[in-house]
Amino acid sequence: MQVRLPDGSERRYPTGTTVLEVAESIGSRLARAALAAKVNGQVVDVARPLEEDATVEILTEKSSESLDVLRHSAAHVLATAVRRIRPEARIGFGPAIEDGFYYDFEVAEPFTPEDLKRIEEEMAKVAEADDPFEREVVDRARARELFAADPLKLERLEELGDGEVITVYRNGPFLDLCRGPHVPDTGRIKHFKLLNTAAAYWRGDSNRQTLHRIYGTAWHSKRELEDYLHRLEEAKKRDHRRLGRELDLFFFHPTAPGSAFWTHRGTIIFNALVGWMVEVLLENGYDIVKTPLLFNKGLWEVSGHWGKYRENMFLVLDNETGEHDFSLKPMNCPSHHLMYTAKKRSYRDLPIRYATQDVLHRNEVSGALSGLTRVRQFQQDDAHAYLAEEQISDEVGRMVGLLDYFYGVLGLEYTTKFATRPDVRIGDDEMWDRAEGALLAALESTGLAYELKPGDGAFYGPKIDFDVSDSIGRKWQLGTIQLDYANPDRFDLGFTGEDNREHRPVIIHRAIFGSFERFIAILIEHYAGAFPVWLAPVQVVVLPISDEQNESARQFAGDLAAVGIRTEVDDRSETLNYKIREAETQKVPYMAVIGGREAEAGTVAVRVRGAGRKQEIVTRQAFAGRVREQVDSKTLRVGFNGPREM
RNA sequence: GCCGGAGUAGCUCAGCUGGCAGAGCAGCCGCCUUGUAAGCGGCAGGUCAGGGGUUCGAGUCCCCUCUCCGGCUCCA
Repeated sequence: MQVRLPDGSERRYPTGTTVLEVAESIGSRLARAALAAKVNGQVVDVARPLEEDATVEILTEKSSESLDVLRHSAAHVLATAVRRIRPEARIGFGPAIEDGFYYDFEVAEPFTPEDLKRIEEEMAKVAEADDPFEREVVDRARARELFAADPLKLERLEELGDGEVITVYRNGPFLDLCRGPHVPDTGRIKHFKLLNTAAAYWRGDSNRQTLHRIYGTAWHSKRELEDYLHRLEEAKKRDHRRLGRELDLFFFHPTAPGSAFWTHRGTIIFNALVGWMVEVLLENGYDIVKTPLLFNKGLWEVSGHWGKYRENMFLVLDNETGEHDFSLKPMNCPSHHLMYTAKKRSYRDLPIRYATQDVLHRNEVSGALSGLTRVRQFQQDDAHAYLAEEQISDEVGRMVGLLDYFYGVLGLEYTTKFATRPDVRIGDDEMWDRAEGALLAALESTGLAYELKPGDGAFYGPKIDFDVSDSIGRKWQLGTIQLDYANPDRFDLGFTGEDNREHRPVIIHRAIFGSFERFIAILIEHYAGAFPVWLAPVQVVVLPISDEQNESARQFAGDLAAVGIRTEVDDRSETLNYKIREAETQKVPYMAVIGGREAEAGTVAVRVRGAGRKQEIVTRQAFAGRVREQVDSKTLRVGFNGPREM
């Protein structure tokens, strides 16, 4: 049989030659490094015999696919170790996931941190044993026998269709119903760590039994493992909940679960973002509007929320009727639609664009709440454009430009996804053809690369989603542009066309930040609390070296405040070192030091956040001018001369 | 909502098998007058999340509630 290799060369082997033997024939080093292989595009074990002509790629540490294989094998090693310590544990699923793996166990007693340590030690022994992972094809009857004591595996087994090949994998004492593939032997699992335990429902179904999940991570090298653990540490340090407290930006109180208290400093950031957005939207033809927070059920009946979404709404008692007929709004769309219908609209008015930062409430289940990223009260940067169908492409192009501008100023990179018609949907195919065509044309005209997500659109129309990456590589879905053909009907929206006839507009829902709360959480973590000057709650702290300079310092601070620079004076009777340490930990962009010499000369010694001992003596006026300029231009970098670390 | 873990001073955390509630930092008061990441000394600060129970005695053991954390589910 013929084997084609990635370099294009072809070799002949007898039928039944294994991938490993192919690797050996190329080089012993390759054979030793082989973790898995890709045969005709499918990832398989290296021990797999080749039955016919094939394209073969040997997967070593260098390929990303081999990492998934390694991690899945690590999950088996984990299960092997758990079985040694808790022989009665029944096994669920144990897949590779992003950055690691997990395995679910049905056990009477949950795992403790001490258990985790022991299990980890046991895993090292399993790895040391260097048992091969052996694949075996079995028939259903044999599989039932093998897993007679593992009801979860039996359940999975019964789901496999008759045509499917049933495989089991064995490593030493451990046997698992598993499709594979695996690395050649347990000895390949060298660099791993168990991270935490958590409960999980069997099959993700809250009506089924609770399993206990162990999460771990595994890598090809010690270096990669350490880097990953370091990244976790870094993420912890950047955690917005921690920085929110340390930088005094916001807090939560048990009396208002899921709703943040914004302190003065946090509110400055919040308002700066809102103000910036309003300013830019006004320049871009949006109407900035406010609508009521509380509505009676009439609105929700029209919008359809009363039927499907009521559980998630905060209902309010009407004293006159004694009924909970009112609700805090969970979204802005319906009230914007009402605003649209409040007047007769002409084609000349379109597009009409409403933007709102109103407060919304959603009654999230208590277990879902988490810091600022999952809250019950929040403000979306919500906008709806009402337009004629032929305007879609142009309008979407503008919106994409707007998103690009906002993310760009903040230094956020993003990728886009184009989601098309789902199986369950409204409207006929012709409508979807037009909608998807217009949206795609707009997206393509921007020149952005995008990922196609067939079937991922909303039931009422296709959409474009924006995933933003933060400075430590995590992705967040933020922006969205969604076409909506359902609500114009529901709310009976119309406009008079050039032909003097009534037409239906199309709605585009659009958000850039998502919610301000969640977005600020992302920004805090992205900047690690070190905000660009224009967003920093305190932009300059003036530090007199001794009490002698307090007067001079206060005067300077007053001058800065007069040109709109947020300034504080630290005139406590402390050493300069003390004051600098505090300003650095508070991430204040500029420290303006005033000692005897500066007071005398009317200058200031500027220390830049994070730049260490370097200082620059400048005139006070020049300093004010430069800071002002950085605020106005929303400069990301702090410091004045040349490239310098933030 | 469900499963598991946690809640001790403003913050970070000690407090063993039940026996008088502690430290560092922050705060306040004093001294020091300070030149680029913590000067020195003192003082004050607690319904041990809340409620109930067991016990001669509960921060510690049991039950209920609240909140937070990690997941599941859901989602902006």
